Amino acid sequence: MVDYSVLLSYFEKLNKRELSDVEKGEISTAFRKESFKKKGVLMRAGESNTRHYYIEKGLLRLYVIDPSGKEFNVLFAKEKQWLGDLATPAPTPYYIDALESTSVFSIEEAGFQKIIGYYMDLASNIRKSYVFLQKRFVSILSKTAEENYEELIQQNPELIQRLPQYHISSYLGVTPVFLSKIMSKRARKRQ
Amino acid sequence: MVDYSVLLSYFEKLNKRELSDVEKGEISTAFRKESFKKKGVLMRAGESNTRHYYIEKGLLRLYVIDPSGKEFNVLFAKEKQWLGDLATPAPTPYYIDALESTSVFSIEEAGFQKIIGYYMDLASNIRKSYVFLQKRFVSILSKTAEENYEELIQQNPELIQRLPQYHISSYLGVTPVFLSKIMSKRARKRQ
DNA sequence: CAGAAAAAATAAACTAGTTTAAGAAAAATA
DNA sequence: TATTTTTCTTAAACTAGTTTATTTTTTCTG
Repeated sequence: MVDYSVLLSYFEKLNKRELSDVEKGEISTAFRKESFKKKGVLMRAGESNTRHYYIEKGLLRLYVIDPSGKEFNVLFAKEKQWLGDLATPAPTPYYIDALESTSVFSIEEAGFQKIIGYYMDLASNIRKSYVFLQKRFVSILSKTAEENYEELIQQNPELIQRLPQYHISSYLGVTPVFLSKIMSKRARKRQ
Repeated sequence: MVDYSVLLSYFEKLNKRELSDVEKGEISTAFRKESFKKKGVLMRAGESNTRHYYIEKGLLRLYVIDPSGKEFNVLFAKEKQWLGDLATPAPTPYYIDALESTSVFSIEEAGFQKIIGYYMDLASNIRKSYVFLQKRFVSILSKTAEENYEELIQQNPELIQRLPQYHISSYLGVTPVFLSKIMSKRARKRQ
């Protein structure tokens, strides 16, 4: 028997009340529970009608691959966060894969829309995502890589522990070599 | 008598049907019509509970100013587009000013939320904005300034006509000097 | 726990983009 | 239309970040 408790309590929290059995039934029908081991692939560029993922446990990254084969990390998402291509059902330019072994609840666009209509607070989540991305955008545009690294350490120290350095560098928009320089400079400064 | 027709027909289009007089009344009560001449300021960093703007006519830009005084354009918005800080009512980090003489319909957060609940398609607009920003983010991250300029020309040739070069350069994340180089190189190539 | 594989550090040469400054062109205004 | 102000161009010296390559360190796997 599949355990939907994490997902259901997420929706109860959204809704600020307990859900009826009917509501619970609807949710667990709309979502599919899936597990991926490290390096498992959830989404590939070119795919259409991709799904939305609510993460129960683990760590995912969403990224693009440019024509020369270079990868650029757009975002990471961990337990209790959503990840997906909001432009679905259009063919996606993104890849998603698992950085740790990860379990998710996934839902297709049609179901997602229905649920957004019903649980209005979920819609405002998209607004929050926008605000977050805009902030990140401004940072990358206006600050040096060193400043952005400092900011990431302040705001998300845990992520740095969980990620290999080359994923962080790609998230910051620099090469692993340059991040390594930043780090050694930083280490020198503070001892 | 203030003319709300552009705003009202926007909502009729959203809703895919005509609005009742009551609905029209609600909308024109919730929105305030304002005009700004070129260089007029609509929003300043530090302000709280900022408003949302639907543009009837003209051109606005949203930008930040870093501690050294440098400006970074985050986005431009023209007639029939929305602009605002979606993080409101929190104190905004953004400035908005008019690049042309501009008339807008503005609404405060509370009214905006109410309207979003009623005109659901407006909520999906936020989703579209997110998708747009994410695309732009990936471009800035993964492409050279030259490629980004090329892309802007393809996708928004009109904007280039309406904007001084130094605003475009800031939007692309480079200095005016460098954009000028890109342009002269481009001009040389194609004659 | 040995060997292989993956990740990180370091160095050196390079390049995309910045800075400062001065002159030319274009646009606004009297 | 002459004058002032704003915008754009060009040049030259500079720097933040890249590239390629080699070595060291850490992590994974049989």
